[in-house]
Amino acid sequence: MGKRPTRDDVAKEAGTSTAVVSYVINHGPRPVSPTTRRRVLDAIRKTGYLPNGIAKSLANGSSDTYALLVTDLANPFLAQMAQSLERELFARGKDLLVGDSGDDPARQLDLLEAFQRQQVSGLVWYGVDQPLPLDAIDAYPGTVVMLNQPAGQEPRPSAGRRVRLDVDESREARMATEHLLSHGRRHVAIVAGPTQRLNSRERIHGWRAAIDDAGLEPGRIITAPYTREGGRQAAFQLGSDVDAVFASNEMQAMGLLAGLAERGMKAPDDVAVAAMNGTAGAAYLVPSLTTVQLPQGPIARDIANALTRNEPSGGTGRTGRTGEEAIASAPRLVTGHSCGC
Amino acid sequence: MGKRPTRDDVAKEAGTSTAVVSYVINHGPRPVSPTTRRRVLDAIRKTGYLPNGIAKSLANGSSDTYALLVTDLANPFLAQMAQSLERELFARGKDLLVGDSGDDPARQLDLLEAFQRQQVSGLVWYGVDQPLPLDAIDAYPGTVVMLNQPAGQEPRPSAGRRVRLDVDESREARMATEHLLSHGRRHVAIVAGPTQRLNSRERIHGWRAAIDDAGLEPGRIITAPYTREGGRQAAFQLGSDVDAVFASNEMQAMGLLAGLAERGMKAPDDVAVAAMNGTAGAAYLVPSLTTVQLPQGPIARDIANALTRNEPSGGTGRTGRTGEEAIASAPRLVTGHSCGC
DNA sequence: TTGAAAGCGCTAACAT
DNA sequence: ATGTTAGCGCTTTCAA
Repeated sequence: MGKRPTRDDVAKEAGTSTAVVSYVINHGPRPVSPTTRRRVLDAIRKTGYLPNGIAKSLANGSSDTYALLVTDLANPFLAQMAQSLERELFARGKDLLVGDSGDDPARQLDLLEAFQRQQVSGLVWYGVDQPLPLDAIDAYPGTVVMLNQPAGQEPRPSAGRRVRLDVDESREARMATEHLLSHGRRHVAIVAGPTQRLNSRERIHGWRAAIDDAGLEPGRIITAPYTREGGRQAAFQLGSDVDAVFASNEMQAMGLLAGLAERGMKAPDDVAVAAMNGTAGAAYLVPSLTTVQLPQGPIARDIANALTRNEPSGGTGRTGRTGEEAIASAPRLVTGHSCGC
Repeated sequence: MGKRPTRDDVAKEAGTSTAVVSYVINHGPRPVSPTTRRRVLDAIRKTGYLPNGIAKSLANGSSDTYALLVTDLANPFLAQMAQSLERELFARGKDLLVGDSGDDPARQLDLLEAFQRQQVSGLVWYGVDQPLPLDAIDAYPGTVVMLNQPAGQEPRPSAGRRVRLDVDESREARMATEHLLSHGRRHVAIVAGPTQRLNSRERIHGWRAAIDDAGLEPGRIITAPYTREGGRQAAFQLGSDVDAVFASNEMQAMGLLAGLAERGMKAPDDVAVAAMNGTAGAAYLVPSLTTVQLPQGPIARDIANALTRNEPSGGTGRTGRTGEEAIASAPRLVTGHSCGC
């Protein structure tokens, strides 16, 4: 980093004190006469001065930087979240740091520590696994928005503000499954995530509830990683009686479609398919994939607002008894051809 | 950010000076006796001290933060790059900031400024358009790794180190096209990007060269945005004589396959398809997509090395006459079924 | 309305 | 081997 002009250079150039330069730049906290303001502004332009955000953060005791910590930055669902979040934060003059835990708990912990060192003011967290490492969350200072924290947890004392994205995994799975049933399908299997994961179990629960409500027998539960290859492998475990499959995420669904094609099975004719946590890309698969999607734009906006809103309580060890903050997310069904529509 | 323990607290706890604490933490620059070291380490553990990276950066005059500035974080190719880069930087104890220009030049400029304010030590840049805004690049202090800077540019004086990812767009397009021809296809069209873009023209050039070399007539050039929808629309502009299509990027190819399916055209039977800048997802399209891919892992490693390598020259206005730094990228053909393989 | 100066937490040159 | 202290660039209180 070369020698860049500092606030001192600007002050000198403008013939004022350094404090005044601050007042001008920050529009406060003290007023500055129009004349002086002009001189400062000119000096800034002349010197090509750019404030040093690092120094500012140190003096302020808080940074303009936030972080997104997820399990897989290349997962379309998460990549889209990164994109939306960056947009919103940038619009608010904030920066976004990213971390990819790669589903590794140790790595996740290291990233948390790294973010703390960098004094990030807030963290958006899609945790490695359910149940989440609550101790680490509790100890984390600053605001934490949890993307995959299950509802109905006991409020626990935490070192900072906690906000939960209110996702109902079970309901989303149910919506997708019900749609498959509405097409007259009777044997709906599920490609589930690893069963030790809570979100996986919740999705299974929703799938099952839809089938129970219809008075039908549940189809096979095929467990697979939340990956494309996991979905592909699952396709080869499908019995010939199955006429529909609910996939627990879009990547699995994508692999499933690929696997079905390999087996020479037609979707939706032989097997109808629907998934949850879909993205914009679902519409361009062959056949176009029916998914339940979350309104990422609004969600990202709410998250950014929550992050940058002045912390209501800065203290330590506060219990979130004040009606636990949550961000709403209204899932909607986006139909393609994979379901038979 | 709550009141966290500082180096002073640690020093007090350990009964030493603050300098010694620094020496221990940084393994230098002065030696510390084993006894004292232990006491400091214990004090650190006891207080739960975590160094303040912001303060460290200020004192050092350089940060451990780097930035990735791209046109579309949700583009699989770029998302994969973000992931790989984050991995490599994290392994080196560095942080990664992301910026999404959304193909907007003004936004790109704003992001550049924001990164400068944050004192990022290096920037990885996939620029909005060709030709790149060279003035902004030249003025950028610190190391800049350019992901889509064409080769053979005049060396220009710049404010920091400049590294170019050595991609030969033309060659990659040619590789994909030649592969289509090797399957006996004779009428190869191209879905090209916007023609005002240099990279688009280079890809057209490579496609054309392959066809010329084979002594054939070039097929239709269909211009479309670098998006899935662009590719889909292109499918509807294909004449019945076309027996193969080269798509200029993976998103276009994905849309193209979708569009072909909509039209009832079979790939690869009716039309063979191949693309460049493919990702791991290509293998799971239907049919699996043949692409030319760049070795993202090694590339990310080289970029991280370039970024974190001590700057050979910190000065201002240095011309890169010293054999312009470049990072190699060896494209390889990854075959799927879309080409007829 | 403006200026002087005390920090913010850390590094490292300079003393001891 | 360890301690003292002057910055790094900025914010903001306190004086003027």
